[in-house]
Amino acid sequence: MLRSHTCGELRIDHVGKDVALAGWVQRVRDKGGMIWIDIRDKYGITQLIFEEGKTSAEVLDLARHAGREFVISAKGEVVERFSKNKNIPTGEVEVKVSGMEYLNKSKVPPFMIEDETDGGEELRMKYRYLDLRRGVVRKNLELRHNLLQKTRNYLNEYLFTEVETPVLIKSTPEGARDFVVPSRMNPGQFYALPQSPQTFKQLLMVSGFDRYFQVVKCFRDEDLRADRQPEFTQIDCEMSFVTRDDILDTFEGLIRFLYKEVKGVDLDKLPHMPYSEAMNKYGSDKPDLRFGMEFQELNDVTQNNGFVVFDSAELVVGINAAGCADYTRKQVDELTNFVKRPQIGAKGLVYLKCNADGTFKSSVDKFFSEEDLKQWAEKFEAKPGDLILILAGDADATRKQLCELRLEMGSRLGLRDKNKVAAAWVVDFPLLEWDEETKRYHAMHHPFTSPNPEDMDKLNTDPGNVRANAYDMVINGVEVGGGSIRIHDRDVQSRMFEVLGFSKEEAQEQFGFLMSAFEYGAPPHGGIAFGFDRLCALFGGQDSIRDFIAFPKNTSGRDVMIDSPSKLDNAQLDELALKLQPTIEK
RNA sequence: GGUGUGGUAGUUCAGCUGGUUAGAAUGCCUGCCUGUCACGCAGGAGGUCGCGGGUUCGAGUCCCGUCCAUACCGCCA
Repeated sequence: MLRSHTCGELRIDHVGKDVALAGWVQRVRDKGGMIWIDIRDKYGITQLIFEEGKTSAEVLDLARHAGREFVISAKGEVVERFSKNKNIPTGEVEVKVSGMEYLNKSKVPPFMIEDETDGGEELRMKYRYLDLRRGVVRKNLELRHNLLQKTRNYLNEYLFTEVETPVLIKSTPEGARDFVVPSRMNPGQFYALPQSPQTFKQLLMVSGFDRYFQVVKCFRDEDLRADRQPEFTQIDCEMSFVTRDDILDTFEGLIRFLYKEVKGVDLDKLPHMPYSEAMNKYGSDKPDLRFGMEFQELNDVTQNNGFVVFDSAELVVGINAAGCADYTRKQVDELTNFVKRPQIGAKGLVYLKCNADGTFKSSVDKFFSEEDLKQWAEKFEAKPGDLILILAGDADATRKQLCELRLEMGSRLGLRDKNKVAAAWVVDFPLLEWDEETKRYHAMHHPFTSPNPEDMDKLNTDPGNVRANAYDMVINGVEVGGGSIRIHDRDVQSRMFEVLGFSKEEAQEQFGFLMSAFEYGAPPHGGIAFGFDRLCALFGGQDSIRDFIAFPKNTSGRDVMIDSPSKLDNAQLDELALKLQPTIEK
């Protein structure tokens, strides 16, 4: 028997028992006549004791030379400790070892296997199997497991059927770049890995499955971020015979269930915020609603005063950073530099300090009277002590810039508390987005999203102003899921492809199967997909999804542990009928 | 594709306006130590300062290029 107990379970009432433990050597403390070894497994740490004169010389020698991360098994009697350690659950006892063996030796690990490791990101990823021995990382994956089980329970309860859809599918030009897989049996032809199982789940609705879900890997060949991996997991769902609100209720229920079960938090009813409101008040379609600091538009009180920056601007808009009027010149300069960074791209920042004595001080005093400034402050209902920050310029760009500034101020003021939850539905997205580069409309969500029925007639006359029957769930400024009511009518779908600039032939070639299916009694349907990695990171209170994925890729899309992607040899290339460009080294 | 930050001992980092033999902590090795628990004490080993070029009497330090990592922008229906 290698072990009778885990390294986390021995307590004072085990005293006197003969036990066998197995695990990894966390630390050896060799005090000469006495040696302690902390033995670790996923359940905890237990102290082993070896004593000169009482332990055999052979076992003492093994103990003395055990290195970090050696795998050992030890047997002996559980004894009450002479000096106890209140900091660990097993701290009242130790095992007086009578026999021990190395099950496996270990090289000296390149970093400390502890919660607060000294290992840098790159090293941790190269030795991810060691990194995963650390409790903090393992707990993230256990949280993921827990969320997944609860999600399955909920959806199963609501009669969703889990169906697997193919991974080798067909490349389409819409949306993200596809990862492609060459077909040996069909030389010169390629599969694509799915960006999402979108069309398949719609076909399942046509097939009458009524409610479908899948925990599914999706693939997008785009640049990575802390919250974006080339392969990621979605909770993909679809329902038949539902309205938008049926879907919102069902999945608001799921999220509420998860928060209750996993975090013990009761979520408030999620507000429904129109896209236009989100953009106007927060400059973002995924606003962080843990704090207010809403935008106020100031065109009417700032323009036609001879200040050319405001007069020439399409939009003058600001936020009120409550209680920040005492910001120093240096702090305001920092904010100015923040918005002028190329990533944000504002030309400058105008401030208005509402002084404690009721006077005002702004960076544009020479253009505006005290009375003018007072009007601005009234717009924000600002109190003495508040600091108003104003940006001006092209409307869309300025909102985006102010959004960044708002988030920065939120962070500086500690308003983005990890323990707070502010969730909302953002609804009524535009159906289409004009793309200057290609001079055509793109689907903002995807081409299968149904227009808002009220706007259906505008699809021909004013496509840019058609609202979509689409929705995103936003929690703490993170887009955790999104979906839509789909088009289920062949003619509407066909019209949609036209608006998107597809020829009849292209639409037929790429999505003929879907439109054909719509001719055989497609029910009204809609659905949603949650970004499961992001949801896990959100529950775990972290911004990066990487530590919620067992084996993630770095920002260049590489797995540095297995060293992929990698080259193919010529025989393999030949078999796939592939030839590399001459500039690429073999 | 772009912008910023970083790359120095096994690891995490310091190293100023260029100047003798590149440091600290930790880890590792050796010795001592019978109640430690981040044990302690003494000693020791350990460096292509990412790579290439340039400026200079002299470069870890300045300049150019390049590679890698990372955050963000573009991109991500």
